[in-house]
Amino acid sequence: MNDNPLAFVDHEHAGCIERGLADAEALCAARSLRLTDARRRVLEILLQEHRAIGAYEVLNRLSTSGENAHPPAAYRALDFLVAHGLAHKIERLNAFVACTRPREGHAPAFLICRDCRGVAETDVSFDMSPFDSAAEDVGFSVERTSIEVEGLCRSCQPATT
Amino acid sequence: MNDNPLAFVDHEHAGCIERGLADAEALCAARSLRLTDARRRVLEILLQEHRAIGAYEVLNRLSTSGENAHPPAAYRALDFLVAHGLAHKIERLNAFVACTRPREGHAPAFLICRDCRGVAETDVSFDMSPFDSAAEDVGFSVERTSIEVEGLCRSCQPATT
DNA sequence: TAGCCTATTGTTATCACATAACGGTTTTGG
DNA sequence: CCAAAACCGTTATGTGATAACAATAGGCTA
Repeated sequence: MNDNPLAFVDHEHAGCIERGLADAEALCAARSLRLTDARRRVLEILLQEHRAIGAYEVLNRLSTSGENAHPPAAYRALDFLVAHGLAHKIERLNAFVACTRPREGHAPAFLICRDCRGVAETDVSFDMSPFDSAAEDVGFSVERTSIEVEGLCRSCQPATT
Repeated sequence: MNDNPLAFVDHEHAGCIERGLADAEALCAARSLRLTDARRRVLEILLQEHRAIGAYEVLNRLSTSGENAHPPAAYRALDFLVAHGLAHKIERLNAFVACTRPREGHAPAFLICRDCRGVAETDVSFDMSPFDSAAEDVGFSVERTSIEVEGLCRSCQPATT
């Protein structure tokens, strides 16, 4: 595993955290949702890294930063964040990642490094009509689609030299 | 949950089981793989239904059909089947389904009913080039892509009448 | 501002999914 | 036949997720 497990491209990461929290505040205000302490702290933990983090790792970080936490505390906060698009669950890893662009109804696709668990949310939204028609053919009503691409990020690839 | 949790289209299901087993035999013979009793029985269990089945449910069915089984027995067989394309793991459900068309290197996409856990493997393979280029841009090397579409199959949708 | 309803959190216990580790047995090929 | 490799049995444990119920906090209306 590489020493640089953060995002796949260099950037000033502090901005991501600030922006993520600000976006969350704004989104919750706009929708009359309550961004409680627990939820805010869990979001902050996820925002620390562009990496998938398991619920129990979240739990540990909650504990070290003060009170002793229990599984439902973490899961409830995570469920809230996922339900409102502030975070995503990476099914392949049974882990969670903060959303890099919280907005209404986007259907994200993820690049997932199998080594460092780094996760990049892609902009790409391609033509799903083949699916929709395949689904329609059998009377299947689509609700959610998840696209997860597993591989190795640049930092985790064996050196080419 | 509906009474008809099988595939999303009617068909003579016995053929699926026979064909699945025959395909597996052929594929293993061709690649000098050993389709042992355990593996064969697990595949047979998966083939019973076009539905995602958890490892422990597989385990139970193994047990009822004779000897008492333990987790590694099921997982080892499942790992083998998945590794060689005879079955797929549905990440969203942490469960497994027999492959309906075992052939080399197909990248399947699944329609998954969230009610009856029915799973249909789609033929559709659409243009992934936007992804590939997005991945290339950040030096990410793609290894596997999983596309899981969650929704309701016709039988599990609320009646329209 | 008291009272009520609802959303949220605390707490305990338990369920569900998955693998580590090690020893024994079968299969295969030389 | 023997050695190596693949496979399987067994025990224990690690990891992810939720059920159920009690306690509390926030927001609304009379």
